[in-house]
Amino acid sequence: MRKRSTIRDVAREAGVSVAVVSRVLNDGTGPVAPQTRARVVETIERLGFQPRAAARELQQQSTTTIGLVLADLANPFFARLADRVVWDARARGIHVVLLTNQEDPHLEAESLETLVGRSVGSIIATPTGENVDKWRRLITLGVNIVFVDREIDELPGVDVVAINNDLSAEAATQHMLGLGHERIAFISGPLSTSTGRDRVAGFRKAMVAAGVEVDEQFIHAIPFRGDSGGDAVSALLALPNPPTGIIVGNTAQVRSALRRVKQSAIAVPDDLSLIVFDDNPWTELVSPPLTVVRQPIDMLALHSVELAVGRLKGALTEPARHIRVNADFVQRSSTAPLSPVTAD
Amino acid sequence: MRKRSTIRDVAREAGVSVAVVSRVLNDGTGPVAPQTRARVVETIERLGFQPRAAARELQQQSTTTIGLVLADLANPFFARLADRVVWDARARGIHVVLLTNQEDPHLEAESLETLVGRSVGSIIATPTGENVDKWRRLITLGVNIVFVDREIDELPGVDVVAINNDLSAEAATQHMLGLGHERIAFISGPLSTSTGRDRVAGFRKAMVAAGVEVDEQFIHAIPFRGDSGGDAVSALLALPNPPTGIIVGNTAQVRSALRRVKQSAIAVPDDLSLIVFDDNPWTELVSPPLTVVRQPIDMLALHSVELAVGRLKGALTEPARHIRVNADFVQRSSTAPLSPVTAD
DNA sequence: AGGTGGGGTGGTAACGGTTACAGTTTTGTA
DNA sequence: TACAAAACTGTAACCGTTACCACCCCACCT
Repeated sequence: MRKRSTIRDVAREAGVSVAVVSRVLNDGTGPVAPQTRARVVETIERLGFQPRAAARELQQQSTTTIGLVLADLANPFFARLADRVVWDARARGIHVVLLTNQEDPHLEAESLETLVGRSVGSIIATPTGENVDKWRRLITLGVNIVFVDREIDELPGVDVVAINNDLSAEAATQHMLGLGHERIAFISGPLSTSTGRDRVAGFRKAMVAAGVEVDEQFIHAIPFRGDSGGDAVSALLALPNPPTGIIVGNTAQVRSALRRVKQSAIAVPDDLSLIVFDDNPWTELVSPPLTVVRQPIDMLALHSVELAVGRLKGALTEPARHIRVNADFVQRSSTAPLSPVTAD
Repeated sequence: MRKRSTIRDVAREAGVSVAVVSRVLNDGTGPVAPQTRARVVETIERLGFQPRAAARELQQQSTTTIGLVLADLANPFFARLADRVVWDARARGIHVVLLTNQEDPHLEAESLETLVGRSVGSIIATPTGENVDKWRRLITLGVNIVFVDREIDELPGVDVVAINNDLSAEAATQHMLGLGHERIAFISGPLSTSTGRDRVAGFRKAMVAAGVEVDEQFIHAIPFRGDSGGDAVSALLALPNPPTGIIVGNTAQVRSALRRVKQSAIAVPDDLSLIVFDDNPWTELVSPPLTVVRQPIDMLALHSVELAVGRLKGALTEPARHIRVNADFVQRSSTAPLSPVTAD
């Protein structure tokens, strides 16, 4: 509990000036005699001196911290994303302040306020879709924003890293169509999010291209939180002419939806084909193993950190970039050709 | 990209001194006339002024940041723990700097170094078990340490929040024994971690109490990373006289172990009963739904944050506390009475 | 009327590290 | 030996905020 030693303590102990210690600390900022350097290093070690980030930050206006604002770490997708972001950031000597918005715009706004106070140089976030003015204010303050997974269209000057949501949904739909399904349902996230909109658009596009009419009752845009996935499934299965295939494009609701399917008497894939976004540790462990759209989380994280840190360090000055990575379609056993019986 | 406004800008604009602005900012630190306060607040709003945490931190030696050093966010247990910690911390106005040690002592040491630099007031961590000297140094520096989930025995002065690992393992083993199993295998984490040691101890205790001999071949203490869970399962099943029940006490290896069981021809629970640590979103979705030891993650997070923040704010001065919470035993369908056939 | 107390406000020295600039020593060469 | 250049060191101001103390003014009391 003793007082922490400062750079001045080190200087005194080592019998040099603070300038020398500083130069030892920040290698390359000035000449230091090898012998002196050794003595200083030894003293630093002995005193357990550690420069205080706050003081450094205050002086040189820059920071080695980025903010990460994700929806919800209980969702494995975001958890793994966070894992990779923290990892990639560390490799670049950057710390990550983590905040979650729990899909709540109010909490999101609060998070942004606190991040301004922490004067982070960059923020990587999955925006709720609201708070456009708050984001805009951050931009004018010179904070670099990287949206990952989702985006906000009205916001220029923001880097975006995401998968091709429309193409992914289209591919999943085409796979269903290719198996002979025509009564296909799509469960997406809220249409206030870009992922929700884009995936539904991709779904429609594939259906139209195949000349299959879209039953509007088959499209459910539901919240990320709560048990809405299960409710959507129940609603779909209760229909007089229920779908023979369901695509769950709402990552957070996959579990809820799947649980409800299992509770029903419907057999997968015999009576119902299922495709879900996104690949989880457990999608191949359930019965049957799920056909999924797998997001390349490593790539999403890597690009996000590269943009965030690149702009932080001033290495990147070009206008905002939109990076699209392709998702993989992984076929397992939850999809099957339309059975003659169900095909009526 | 314009210059950020400082407290002096606000003071000048509002026609008051910086001291007054500071008092408005930190309510309760001194008298301010209502009218003046209103003018200052308005100016702050208009200028979009946000006090810089770095300057504040430098001045008052204290900080509103805690460090969270978890093993690995790809593990749902830690991910959900992080989610709750971030949530509970926010409710107390505290930010969380997240770092992962990936079960690597070297990375852990590095994390601790950087946290000293960020002068966090408290650290919540799942220690690898190494770096005892580093932890000790942090303690002498006055940093409050809270170990969650695991602990290090040699380290006094550290708060610990964990489940009763020995009792949990004992209960799980008793359940197996109660079903008639005697050839029970236990897969734990490394014995360098307290969780590994305690769970194995609980297992042994239950076995001894039941008068059943422990086959040392049936105990596998394996690393958290890699595919060692699967390998342990394979090794167990390849034994001339394989176990009829397996308890997986290594949270990180549950998936790997389960996948290997599914790949084999062994039927669960008919030919093999299975209990795993810990409850996941997916444990009830696999076939059969898994019997699990469920850790009360909310409680672990809440107590950890309470200790970390309490000591940070000086509200808590009593000696280090060891908080034990009880885990729930959740019986599902992966355990069954020993079948007469297998019982030989 | 002259104190007195306290609400309201202003000035300023820290906090700890960086850095420009000035100062000092060492080295090299004629 | 002298002198210049190179190599190194010391000092002090600065970053933005808060804590502390000094000050003013006015209401209230005696």
